[in-house]
Amino acid sequence: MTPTIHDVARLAEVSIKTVSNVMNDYPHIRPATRQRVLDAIATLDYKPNLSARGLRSGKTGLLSLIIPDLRNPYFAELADVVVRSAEARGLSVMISQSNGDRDRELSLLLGPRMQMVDGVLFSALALSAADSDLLGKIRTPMVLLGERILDGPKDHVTMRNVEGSQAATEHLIGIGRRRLVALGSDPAQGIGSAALRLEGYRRALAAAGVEEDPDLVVDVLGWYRRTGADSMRRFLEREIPFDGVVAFNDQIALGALRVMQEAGLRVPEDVAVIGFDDVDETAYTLPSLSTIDPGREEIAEVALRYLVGRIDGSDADVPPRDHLTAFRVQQRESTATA
Amino acid sequence: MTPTIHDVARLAEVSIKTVSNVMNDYPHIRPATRQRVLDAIATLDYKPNLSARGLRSGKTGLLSLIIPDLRNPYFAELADVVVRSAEARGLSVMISQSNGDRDRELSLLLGPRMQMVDGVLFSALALSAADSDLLGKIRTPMVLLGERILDGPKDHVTMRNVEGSQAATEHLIGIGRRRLVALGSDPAQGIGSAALRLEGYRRALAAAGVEEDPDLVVDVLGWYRRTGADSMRRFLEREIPFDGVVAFNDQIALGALRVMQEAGLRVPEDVAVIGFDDVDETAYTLPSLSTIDPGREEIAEVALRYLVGRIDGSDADVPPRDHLTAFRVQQRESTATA
DNA sequence: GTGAAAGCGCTAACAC
DNA sequence: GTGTTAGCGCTTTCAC
Repeated sequence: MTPTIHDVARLAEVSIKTVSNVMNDYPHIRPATRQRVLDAIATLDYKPNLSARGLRSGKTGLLSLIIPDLRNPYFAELADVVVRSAEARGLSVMISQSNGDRDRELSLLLGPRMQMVDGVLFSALALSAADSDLLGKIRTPMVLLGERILDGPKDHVTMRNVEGSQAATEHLIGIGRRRLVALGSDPAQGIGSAALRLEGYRRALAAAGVEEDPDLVVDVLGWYRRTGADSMRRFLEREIPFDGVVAFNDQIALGALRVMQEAGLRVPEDVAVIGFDDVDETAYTLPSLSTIDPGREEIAEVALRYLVGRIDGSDADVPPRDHLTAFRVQQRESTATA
Repeated sequence: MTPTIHDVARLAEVSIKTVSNVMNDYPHIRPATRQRVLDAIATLDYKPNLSARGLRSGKTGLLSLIIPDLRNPYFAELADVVVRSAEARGLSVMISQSNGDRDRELSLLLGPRMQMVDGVLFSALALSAADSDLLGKIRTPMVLLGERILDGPKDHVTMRNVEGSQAATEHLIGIGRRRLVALGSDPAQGIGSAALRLEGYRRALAAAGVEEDPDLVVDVLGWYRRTGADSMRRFLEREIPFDGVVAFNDQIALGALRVMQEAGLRVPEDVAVIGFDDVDETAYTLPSLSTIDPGREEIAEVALRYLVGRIDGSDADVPPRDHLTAFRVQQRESTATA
């Protein structure tokens, strides 16, 4: 069967302790001994049993990433950077999908799989601040991603939603647009990205002295291409004049873009459009889509740093932290001027 | 600390064996006893230690999915269905990214993490049939995805590349196009999707009695939007007449679509375009993109069935299987007729 | 610098 | 129908 540490010890003619020492880079080993062990490991093609190591050490080297779903390019790209950052630290990532379903988020968070991971990155979509108590009880080190739960009992990393949305709106105002549709409001969501991004939109209007027109705030239930398209289609039927769109994510923007173009509107000449998230495809649509780059790398990097700090105990006594990443307005053709 | 099976046993006033029996649905337990145990589990909020279980049973309930990267929508959507299918079977999925790098594919396949999973779904991009020997030596149950390794030592699931590509090409011929660009050839790749899809293209031309024009076979090194756009840009400079494009994946098609439209070509009037993979976004571009639906659900479903069969030993003596999924031509606006 | 031995939490063979 | 007990392979305390 698969060789164990005993087989290695026997072949190298040392005790298992010595083998273990070699594997764990324990400093005080005679070079000759170390080499014998290394050779034995190589000849047997020995690989430590991670379950056994996990049982003994209490650490598995596995992290859990809980996201709504990978079909959404935002989360796929987030998962990509998380996996990369984790692998750079020698950690692996187990990915679970919640579908934004509350029961599923709960069962993932409370289920037996949690026993198997050293820590969790949790991007909540259904659980909210009201569930803080429950989250506080969870022992597994955890970092929250996204906007649902602020000032909670766990470390939290997200982008500056309000400021990002404000910058997006100001960008449109800056190129001379005044009738700006806020596309993506969702009253049902409560606290969350939608409310924050709407707030940013409002602040930008206020700062520029543009009066807000409630007709221009358009709901989108679920932030997909399809829902963005549907909402824009309905909005166009109302024939309300507008010259710019602040979409609350790129999917919405892309869906809306298509519908507007079908309707004969030229982007950016008639309507300037800006999205949110800077997913890869925004650079290749026609026109390419201006958007807010949320600093995904930074999100992943900081979240992992926080998580690792909790796992290895070096940040044990640190109170829950909140990190807001730097964002950037990524201008592309959909808001080009000349 | 976290409760163990002993704590549960003590509270329920039974032995740990009984607790274990309850947890593993062992049939012959008195209902009253079972209930006492269940209650104790609930009060203590006991969760079995999966490392211990894994050590003892040799099974972790974890699968490994190795793909090039999640930024590519095809793989993100594949990962989505794999995770879904696995979760439906009570299994979790660890996702690793190879970046299509040979060394990385090898180290993922041979590294210690393999010790932690019950099986692997491996979508090879760099390893090839020449590495069959090496793959044959790997003990962990494995199913290969994609075209790199056919008739190998492991179960294999993929789409019908030749037939799919042939159908795509025939679809364009069917709407009256004759000057068809094959966009995505890649001689460096050797055996792989590119060669198979080119073969399908050729078969369709031959079947329709259309003579192949080597000028219309266009290389694309790396199947991304950017490379698709670049290749199309260079192709347009050569001013070779054409009225259709068979792109070897959707990313290429999308990149090319953009470049052609910028150049003033109308799709589908001047040029009809069909892609490959049916990623979500193809339904929302302008025009929406006709494509080949590779049967992702079926790929995931069959691959998991094969893998589980190998893991639980029920298929132990079955020789390596090969499953080719059913595909479907998904017609959209980019190949609309009238 | 290296070895002996205990024990992490669980499952399953075996007893009763 | 339930209890006792022996490991699974590893890390680690403690000797030497």
